Amino acid sequence: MPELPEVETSLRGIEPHLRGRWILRLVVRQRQLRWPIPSTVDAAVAGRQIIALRRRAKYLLLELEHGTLMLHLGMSGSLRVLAADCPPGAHDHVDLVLTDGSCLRLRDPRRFGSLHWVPPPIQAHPLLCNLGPEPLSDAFDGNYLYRRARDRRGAVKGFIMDSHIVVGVGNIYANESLFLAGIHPHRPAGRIARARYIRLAEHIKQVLDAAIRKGGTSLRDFVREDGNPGYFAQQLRVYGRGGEPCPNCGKALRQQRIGQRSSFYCSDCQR
DNA sequence: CCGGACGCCTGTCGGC
DNA sequence: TGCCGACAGGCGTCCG
Repeated sequence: MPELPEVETSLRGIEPHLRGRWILRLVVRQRQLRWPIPSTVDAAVAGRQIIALRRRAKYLLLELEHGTLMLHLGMSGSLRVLAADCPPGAHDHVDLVLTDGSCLRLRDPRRFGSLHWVPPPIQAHPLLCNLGPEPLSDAFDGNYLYRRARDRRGAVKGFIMDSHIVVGVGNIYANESLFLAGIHPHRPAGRIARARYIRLAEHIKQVLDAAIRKGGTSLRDFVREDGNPGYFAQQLRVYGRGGEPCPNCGKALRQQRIGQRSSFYCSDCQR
């Protein structure tokens, strides 16, 4: 599930419940996630205060005084803030129990999520140190994309989904932004004009921002910290709409796999 | 370095 | 109704 807007929604939802609070203990029911959770994490966080919460790419960062708890939601992860005595379900793998009687609970049916304890400096962590810019930052724009696309022959869709190029753009928002920019997802990244990349970068920013304002996209698993879904699914123009009419021209939308992922596009409006 | 394929894991859905 | 394969929002790793 979670692309940048869903992770950002989770961050904004949990932040008021966690910032400044003290951790009683970490309860891990399932250690086998994307990477096994080392048991050393439990002792590292117990009794510590949560100073601040941040997001980098699709990672949620809970900053303590002496290091960072780094959390990824994978494909099916979601976070809720609940009373610590609320009975856990089958896929509720981790509770971060606070001293006020509440807990942050990670649910992740597919177990592609992860939890790391990272001593400072956080940016030196191997999973973070080679990432591209944040799409909503000033460091990301059409000129940057154009420059990075030189000599790249792979499809533009894979290019904008590559976290070394830009972070946070997953399959849903890649499809949506390419449609909005009128670019065919299969076009080689190196064969797109600068002006079209400027348009694409603007649409990536706009669609991510719009999705954040709607609380993200809920297709299956994703819920916000209070258990409610996000409402951006209703605004999706092409994702999941193979065979339906193009919102621009009415021609049936195509569905095709590009790089192992389903792609949706209009073969007339996207070139 | 680049690009494509694979695998991690569970749940759901469509077809037979 | 049951079984089986395909597919699902991510991403590190391996291989050519």
